Amino acid sequence: MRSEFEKQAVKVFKALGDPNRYLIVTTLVERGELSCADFDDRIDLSKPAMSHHYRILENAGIIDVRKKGLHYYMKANMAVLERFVPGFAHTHLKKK
Amino acid sequence: MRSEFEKQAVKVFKALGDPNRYLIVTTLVERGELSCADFDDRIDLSKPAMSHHYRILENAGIIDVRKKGLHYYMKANMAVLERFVPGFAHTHLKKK
DNA sequence: GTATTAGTTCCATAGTTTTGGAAATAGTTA
DNA sequence: TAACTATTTCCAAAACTATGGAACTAATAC
Repeated sequence: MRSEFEKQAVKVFKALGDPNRYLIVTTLVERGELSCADFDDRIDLSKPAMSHHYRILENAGIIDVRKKGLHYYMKANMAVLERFVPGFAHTHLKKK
Repeated sequence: MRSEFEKQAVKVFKALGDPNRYLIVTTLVERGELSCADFDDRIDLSKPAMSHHYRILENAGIIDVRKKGLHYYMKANMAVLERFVPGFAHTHLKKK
């Protein structure tokens, strides 16, 4: 009980269990790599709040963040996502 | 955005994103129908706390609760679980 | 170097979640 | 009916989470 797998599984579920984060992740899966600014017109939250959500997702291993110049680029980590929620992309994207 | 599917998906993820509830669900998937008392020696929480967690899981549609005599019996709702987390049983059970 | 831009960190606050004790409810048994 | 059992509901407290304003940091451009 309480293996590393289980601990991360709970983290992943908790990370996805917030409407804003769920939207961030599905958007990234759908559109590939995006910068913070790309979310400005998609999610109406302050920068600090967005930053907080990115960190939770990164911490759960669901997204990878890299900095290039002034921008931070986020992309979904499909390997992690699929390890804990197999078929995530197929199941949770708009196209249904 | 914010379809019924998405709303329930977030609810399901939130419900699974708590260590006690994750344990309740994996235990139910593994062992079938159980009563509250069957969790006494598996999860060290008060009855009110357990009751609260059952309700959240039931509310997310992940478990079904029925009363028979003095006991409440819980079982995992595999259809819902598999709809939002395909392969849950295969991915999240101890046998790995 | 100064200004600008993109995003973070720090801090405080409002809201939500988890939890247990006590009281209530409902079904069983005597 | 009274006593007993299993679990819930009610309530309050502690812990955690989400959020935004202000101040900060890093990269670029002039």
